[in-house]
Amino acid sequence: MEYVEEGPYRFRIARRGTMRVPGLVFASRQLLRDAEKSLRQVVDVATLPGIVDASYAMPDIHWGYGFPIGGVAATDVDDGGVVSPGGVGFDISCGVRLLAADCDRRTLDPVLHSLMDGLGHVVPRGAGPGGVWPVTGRELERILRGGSRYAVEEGHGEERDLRRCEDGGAVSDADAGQVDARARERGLGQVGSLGSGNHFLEVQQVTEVYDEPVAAAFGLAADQVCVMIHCGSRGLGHQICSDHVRMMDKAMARYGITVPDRQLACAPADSPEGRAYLGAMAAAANYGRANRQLLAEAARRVFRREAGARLTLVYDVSHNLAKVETHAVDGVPRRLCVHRKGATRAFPPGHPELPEDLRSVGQPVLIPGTMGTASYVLTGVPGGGAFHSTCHGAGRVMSRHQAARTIGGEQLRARLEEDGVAVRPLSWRGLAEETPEAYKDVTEVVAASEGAGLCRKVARLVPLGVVKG
DNA sequence: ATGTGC
Repeated sequence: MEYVEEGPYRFRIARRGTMRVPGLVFASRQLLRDAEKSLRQVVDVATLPGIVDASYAMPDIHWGYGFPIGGVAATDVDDGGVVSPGGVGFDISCGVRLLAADCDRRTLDPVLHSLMDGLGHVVPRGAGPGGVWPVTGRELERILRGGSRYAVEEGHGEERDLRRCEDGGAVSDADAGQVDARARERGLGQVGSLGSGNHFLEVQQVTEVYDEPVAAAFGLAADQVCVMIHCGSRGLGHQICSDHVRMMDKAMARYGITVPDRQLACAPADSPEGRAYLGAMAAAANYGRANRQLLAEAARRVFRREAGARLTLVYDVSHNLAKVETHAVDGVPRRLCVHRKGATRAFPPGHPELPEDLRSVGQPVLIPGTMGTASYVLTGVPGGGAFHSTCHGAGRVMSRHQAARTIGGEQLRARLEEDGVAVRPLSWRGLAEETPEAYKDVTEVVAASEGAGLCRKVARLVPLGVVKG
């Protein structure tokens, strides 16, 4: 793929052929090694009807279903712009929640192992069914509409939690009626579960603070213990994505839309198919949020019991979502359907949607790294490109199969324990697939994101204990 | 990511 370096950490793929906009990739040359397949996807996305500005990619770009993971694309809703399930991904509303404990690492040390045992015991995880508790159809309905708000209303959390959640914990335009029987069936038995793959619950320690005042506003300080939860909407979101890809694949011809890859199946955002997907997607987003709220409550109970510590929510933000947002295009405000797939919203200071206590510092951006390295907390910056978006994680470089061939799960656990990371895996195979070597260097990804002017570093966290599917 | 692969 041909591209030109037009600024620091900024590469442009010129518009040509059926591309409606150029490609704009924020990365370093090093991060773009072996990115040929995903850059092809950046070009494919640039052909979508109604796309504005550019087909963007974040520094953690890698190959995904149709759209690259690490891709951001916005379409003009009032000018035939499309919505595409592939632009969100199978794990709708996959995201991260960070909680800060009122203790530091030294206080936790003597109880770390019993704490990890406790967390390992209460966190449902792995493929297939299994949640914190089974819910009825009526409760599921409320989860799909209410997200984290439902959980808090039921006593699983505090009102303050909702102020520290993207959208106050619930996407308002959820249409539970668009979530069909099969998706509901899968969702019923997985409420409050972690899942598998790269999802995790980690106990972490803040090792570095890059910006004291912002960290303080977020509730973070050096040496502080934190809990990071990374999970999504499980089988429910997966079912919704599959169903709507199929429906849009059939509907495209009727709208006269052709795409270079069937996996880019889409429909006008303002069409029956587009609205149906957006409504179902928002319901799945609420499911993912309720999921993280319930897991946070489980962690709170264990922390209280084992360490006498309290967990305060720093923030909860998704990195797989499409949202209708208003942004200026060529100086004119437009309603855009912003697809972020493996990309995190990063509102700058002063943004009206931020809660009052974060208004002056910007939105916390939560970047999960790998079990053996680090995770980061960033913040949005003024003038951040790509519709206020930044990276979402380290980004895979090895396939799951390849990763599992380089190391055994038991061997990896021994290595991590030696490095002071307590591990509570469900399966050895699952653990091996997530070996840190399978990922890009998250520090490099974060440096590129900051260097490209998408965000600013606030704190670095390292794992003390990992609960995995 | 996923009751993991048409």
